[in-house]
Amino acid sequence: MKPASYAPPPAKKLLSWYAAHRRHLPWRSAPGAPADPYHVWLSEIMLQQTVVATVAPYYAKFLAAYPTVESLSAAPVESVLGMWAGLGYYARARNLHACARAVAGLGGFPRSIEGLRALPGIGPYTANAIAAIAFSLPALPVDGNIERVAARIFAIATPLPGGKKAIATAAECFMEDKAARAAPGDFAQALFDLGATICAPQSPGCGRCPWERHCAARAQGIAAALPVRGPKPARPHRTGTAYVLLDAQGDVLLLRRPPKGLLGGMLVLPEEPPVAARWRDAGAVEHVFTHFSLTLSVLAARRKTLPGGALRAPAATAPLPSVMRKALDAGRLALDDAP
DNA sequence: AACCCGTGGCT
DNA sequence: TAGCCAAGGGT
Repeated sequence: MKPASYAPPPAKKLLSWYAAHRRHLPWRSAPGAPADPYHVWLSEIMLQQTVVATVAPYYAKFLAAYPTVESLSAAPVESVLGMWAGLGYYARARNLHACARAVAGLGGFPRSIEGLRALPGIGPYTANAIAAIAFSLPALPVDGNIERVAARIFAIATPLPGGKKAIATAAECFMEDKAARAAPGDFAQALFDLGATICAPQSPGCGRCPWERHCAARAQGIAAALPVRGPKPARPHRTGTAYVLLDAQGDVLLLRRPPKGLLGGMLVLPEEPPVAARWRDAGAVEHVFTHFSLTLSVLAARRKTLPGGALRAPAATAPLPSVMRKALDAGRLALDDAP
């Protein structure tokens, strides 16, 4: 069977819209100015499955602490993980550090998709994004935004995630337009902005879209229903326990998770009593992860000092994953150590 | 290929 | 409110 072929909508219309309506984001260079590969890379890693508003303060913090990829590569991985605490998907932070070391060793970011793709934490999307935005290579980074725009422009109703390949293949035709190849970075970011501000998942603002007259889903009145998603797997529920042991000066006893798996490499509260003590019931905290929900029973106790050699940090400021921050604050509250 | 991996804002 | 979903990658 002959593969479906698609005609690209006019890139020039999208680029004109972008010139007038682009979002001004901290990691973006001024219009016409070259992008800094370090800034592009750092922001792209943080933006994986994470919204702009969440990323912004972390990006500022990282850039202040690590102004260059060399300074990031020279930092202890524990410091990088600590600064990432709360942002989620902690493998990104471990890979960020490993990637910084590789790039520092190479003397800079590779200027090819294949070279970028070989680095830790850089998959097909991110390699294309850095290639297009930082190096003006004619690549299309197909993320959730571009996937949605393409599914609508061409009215592709194949359910995700199975339909990912078909939609991505259709999206590739965007780059057949010479104007898109002439400005790959702007074109990709224009699609991001279109997807975020107009071609939104729930109620798309088709009346404001520069591609309204080129959109098959709009013509059929089905834009809001695309892309189609398959049934979501049920999210199981789990239970667990967290122990909050404080000392007289407000330090809390912590453990470090092994480098792989859930919260890998991060500081966490112990799941077993670290010492014999009169543990007070500090209630329960609820948390929802991607693939399960969790009820964590919190027990708390205070001693004059923590066991010698124990890993510790000030309870008020310890760099913890959000689920552990919730549990620690519940424990502090039960011990009248107000968060 | 299928599964694992966080978090928070929005509706 | 309970689900949806966001600039994905690793294994």
